[in-house]
Amino acid sequence: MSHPGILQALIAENVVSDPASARGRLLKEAARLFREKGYERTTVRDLAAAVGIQSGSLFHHFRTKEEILKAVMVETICLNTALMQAAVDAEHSDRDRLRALVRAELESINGQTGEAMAVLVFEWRSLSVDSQAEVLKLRDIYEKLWLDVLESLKQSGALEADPFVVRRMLTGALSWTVTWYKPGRGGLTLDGLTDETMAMMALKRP
Amino acid sequence: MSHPGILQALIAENVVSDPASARGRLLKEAARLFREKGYERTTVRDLAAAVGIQSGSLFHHFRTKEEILKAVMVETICLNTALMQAAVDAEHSDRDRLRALVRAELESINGQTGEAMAVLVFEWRSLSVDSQAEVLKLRDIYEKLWLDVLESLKQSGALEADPFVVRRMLTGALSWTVTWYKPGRGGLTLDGLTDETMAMMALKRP
DNA sequence: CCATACCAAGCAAGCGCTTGGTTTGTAAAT
DNA sequence: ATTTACAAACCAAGCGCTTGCTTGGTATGG
Repeated sequence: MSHPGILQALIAENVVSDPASARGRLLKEAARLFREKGYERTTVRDLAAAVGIQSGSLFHHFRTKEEILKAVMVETICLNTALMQAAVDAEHSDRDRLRALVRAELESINGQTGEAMAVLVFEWRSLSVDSQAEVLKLRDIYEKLWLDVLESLKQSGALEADPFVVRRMLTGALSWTVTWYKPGRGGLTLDGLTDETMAMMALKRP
Repeated sequence: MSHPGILQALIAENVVSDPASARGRLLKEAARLFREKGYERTTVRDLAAAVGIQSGSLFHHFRTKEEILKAVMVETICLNTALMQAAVDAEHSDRDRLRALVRAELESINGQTGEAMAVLVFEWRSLSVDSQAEVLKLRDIYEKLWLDVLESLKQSGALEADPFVVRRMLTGALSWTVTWYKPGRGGLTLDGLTDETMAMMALKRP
């Protein structure tokens, strides 16, 4: 993990559930199952069995099944926004900031929180329209981090393409790694993958 | 459409269903619904209502609901392999072949067959393991078209990154356009999008 | 003493799919 | 030209099962 301190801080603020708590363990298992089988194919009985309780007991922690999906998404996006912010703040040039963002997103997708990130991307439609709107607001904060860096690169002439389009392309390319990238396979590390991504974007030297 | 003749030929060979036939119309509506609501959320009653028959009558055309999903995927991949092959064959340099592939895939995703293409990408998990293996074989043919061109570019020195990785990144980036790209919005055409994609890949001039 | 966390049982609704019978299109037989 | 034959396409009804969720009651810890 990159920043265990950030996770601890968010747990303390009650933004993210403690993985040791009943709620935290359930969300973790839910993310795993939702990614593995999809939200619809995962039954409340599956979820309950994964944490060793009866299916009815779930509804003391969450009012509906959809609320579980929403909680997975909200907590994931909050955690990752904090991680991205830290990644950006640690760098001093826009080029390095972009690299840090790419690297951090690859780590989110293919690391510990990968299951939850995949849920965020691939189970979007299963959220009610109301919940979608709610999560969308959080995602805008997340996306602004990217756009600020990309627009700055554009302004300095390092980037030719449209920042908005580039970010969308990156979203697709990076998210998709979850379907094929396995650490250690083919000798490709996350750093290597980051390098390939940056190389593909062909920033101009100032 | 780029090549109406190709579609006609495939219909004549019974590789793809005539959109005018009962089966063809059902598959078209199925693709629309599967994309809109997801496979699991789409009921056989939804499918039947979309073509104006009773739900039970569906099972005179397909043995199971999953067979419908599989048919959508198989026909889509067959049609698109033919379209891609034609796109490649029409060009005379590897750089132009790559551009033609990017352009053709963007057209598949965002054009007439876009709904079916989106199903192919986002409903993969809903296929049984057996069906997955079957469709995977067809997809390998499709992917070989890309890899041949990319490997040729690599050998000539025009491409620095790993062809396999580049193709995976492109798959993600191009597929993802289905979630945000709307023709005419922001003045961005499919050609413009193709240009941005090619620019992002930064091929070296020989 | 009481709130929190849980269980055992089950309900109403919706699901994929089956069944038995009717309509429809087509083409040979009269 | 009309009848007969027959398969394909479809309908009306519903079966058996699974689903998300509810209910009433019981442990447990502070």
